[in-house]
Parts: sequence; structure tokens; C-alpha cells
Amino acid sequence: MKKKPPKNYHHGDLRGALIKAGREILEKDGAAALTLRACARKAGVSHAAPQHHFPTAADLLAEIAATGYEDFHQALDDGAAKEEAAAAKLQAMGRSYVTFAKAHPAVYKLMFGAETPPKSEHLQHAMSAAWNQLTSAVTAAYGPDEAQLRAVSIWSQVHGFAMLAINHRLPPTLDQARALETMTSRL
Amino acid sequence: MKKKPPKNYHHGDLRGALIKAGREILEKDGAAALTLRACARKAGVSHAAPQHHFPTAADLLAEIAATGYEDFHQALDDGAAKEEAAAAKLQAMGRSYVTFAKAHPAVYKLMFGAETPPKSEHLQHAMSAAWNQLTSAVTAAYGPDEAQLRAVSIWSQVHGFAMLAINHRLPPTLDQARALETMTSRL
DNA sequence: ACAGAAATATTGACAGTGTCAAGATGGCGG
DNA sequence: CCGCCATCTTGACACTGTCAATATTTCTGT
Repeated sequence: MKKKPPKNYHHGDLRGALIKAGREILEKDGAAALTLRACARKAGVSHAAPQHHFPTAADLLAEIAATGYEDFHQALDDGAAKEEAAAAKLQAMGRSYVTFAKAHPAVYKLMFGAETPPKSEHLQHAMSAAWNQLTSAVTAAYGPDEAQLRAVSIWSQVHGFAMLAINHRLPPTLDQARALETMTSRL
Repeated sequence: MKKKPPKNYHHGDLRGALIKAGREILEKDGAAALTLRACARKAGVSHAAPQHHFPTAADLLAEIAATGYEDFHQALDDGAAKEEAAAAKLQAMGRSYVTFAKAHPAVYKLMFGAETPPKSEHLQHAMSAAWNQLTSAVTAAYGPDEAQLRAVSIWSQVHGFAMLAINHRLPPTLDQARALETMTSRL
């Protein structure tokens, strides 16, 4: 009725609607509210309808995480685009990284934390895309030698900081903005 | 029957037994199997018995996480004790940190990841103890100025690496041992 | 064009979960 | 010795994910 892009029968695009619904639930009410039946309700279908699009609940979670990676990738690109020099681009990516994680904590945790071993093709692709993005930035800033090691080191530090901040594991007395600034300035 | 240390009525020490059971379930079968009723079964009581010791399931999780912090603290101490110089102690702590996380991934994720905002007194204390442990090591190695910032930076890096490794978010081609070695050598 | 096949959705059921409300059971202090 | 209160059990409720059977819609071959 509305449109006929790929292949949709009864609902129109239930698969996409479920992912979108899940994403919204996750952003608004947190991971605890992200349930298969809640997604189905929000999409206006019965509780077993998702079965045909996602064999198990984890498959839907993986797909939601994949969309998170896409937004994440975009956020990092946008951050880097504001700078000219390669080193400055890398630092801007670090700032955007933490900003994204703090703005979308539930999505970020799902992307990196949950039981989402790369089952989904889509997820795996999105993950390696983000990884290549960082490695490219490191190579541009510091040259190709030991780029992987350097990228792992940087990612670990920024990821760790974001995780600790999100989960309230940083000391309350810490000035997080200043800490992030000094950390990124030494990337 | 067995012993009468603090205060126990029917069971003997149900509170402690539940924590212990939960810890064992977590280590053996993972976070998905860690359920209130499973702990009760393992402790040999009915499904609603935990209610009187832990108002909600999250409270039991918090207490299990707290025991994790204690073991964690001990592991870091043991690692540092093998070295003499302050800088070497700090690096050894980093290695022990990742070793612990890889050896007890479910417990580690519960400690740092889960929905465990410092509700429990016990948990909060265990967390700040671990934190002080690191800050002390940093101060011993590099002096007191900017110790907090330096400690945050180090913790972020090691924590991030451990998390990425545990959740299989590191590139498969990476030599994790070598990466950890180079990272710790530059702490 | 039209019947059969395939894809999609609904309904109902099952086992499992956390939590609550009542009752049973036991130890402790008066 | 008795009552009281902390502790446990039993039973129920509203959820959850998953499955099987059924219904409905779309697609496809002839």
C-alpha cells in the first residue's frame, strides 16, 4: 500500500518496524524494557509474529545493535570531519565516541556488552566497519607501522572510559570532561 | 547445626548460601542461568525464601558482584606482590587485571556492566577499595600529582581492553597477549 | 485467470521468571 | 512456659520467550 521496495506481505515491513520499535524502547525505557513482546506490541502485531523474521530474541537484539553501530559510525565521521589535521581528527573521534556512548548508553551497552557474538552478518559487518574507521584514522595520524596495536590501545582506553562513565564506575569526585580532554589530547 | 557464627535461624546461613550458590552458577553456567529461583534451588530452599534476605533480585546480584570485587582486589594484590619496583608493580596489576577478567568473565561483567548502581553498602565499599588500590599504586610509581587523572586513564585502558576481549570485540587477527604486553609496558 | 504453494500473521499453550500475600514453622526472650 | 517474631513454604499473578496449529494473504506456475 504505502510502498513496495523489497518484499513485504501483510504488515508492510514488519522486520524493519520491529527493529525501529526495539530501538525506540531501548532509548526511552532502557534494556530491561526491551522485550520481544513489547516490540511486537509497538509494531501492532501479535506476540509471535516476530518469530518469522527473527528466529530468536537474540537475533533481533543483534540487528538493533547493528543499527547502533551505523549511527555510531556516522557520529565518529561527523566528529572527525570538523578537524583538518589527522591527529586532530583522531582526537575528535575520541570525543565523539564518548559523547555517543553517554547519549545512548543502552544502545552502546547492547553494541559492546551483551551476548551478541557475531551471529548476524549485518552486525559483523557493522563492527568491522567501525574498526576499519579507527585504524584508518590511526594510520593517517601516525603512519602504518604498528597501526593495529596502536588502534587497539586507543580503542581500549576510550571504550573503557565510556563504559566506566556509563555504568557509574568512575569516582564521583572526578571531573569527567577534564579527564576526557587530557586523555584525548594524549592519543 | 554446622556452626553458629552470626545469626541464623532455620537454614543455617541462607544469605551466605544464596550468594555462594549464585557465584557458582555464574561461573559455571553464565549470566543467563543466574536466576533467583536457581539460587534458591541450589541452596535447597523454596523459591520465595530469598525474599527475606534480598528484597529484590538486583540486591542479590549486587552482593555477588561485591564478592567478585573482593576476589578481584586480592588478585591484583597478588600480582603486584611479585614485583619490587613501584612501576613494575603497576604493570603487574594491569596483567593480573586482564587475567582475572578473562578467567571470570561473567563475574567481571556483573561487577562492571550490569544494572548495579551502588545500591549496596557492601558493593560500594568494595568498589572504592579497588579504586584506592589502583590510585595508591599510581602514586607510588609516579608521585601524587595528577594521580587521579593518571589512574582514571590507566583504569580506562585496562578495563576497556578486558571488556573488548571478553565480549569478542577485538579483531580476530590481533595477538592479544602481545597487545596487552605493549600496553602495560607503557603504563 | 485461477488454483495450489509459500510466506506471513494469529491464537493458544507451555515452562520459566520475579514478586507478592497468606499461612506454617521454628527459636528466642519475657 | 508461652507468645512473638524472624524465617521459610505454598500458592498465585503477571510477565517473558518459544513452539505448534491454524488462518489469512500474497506469489507463482500453468
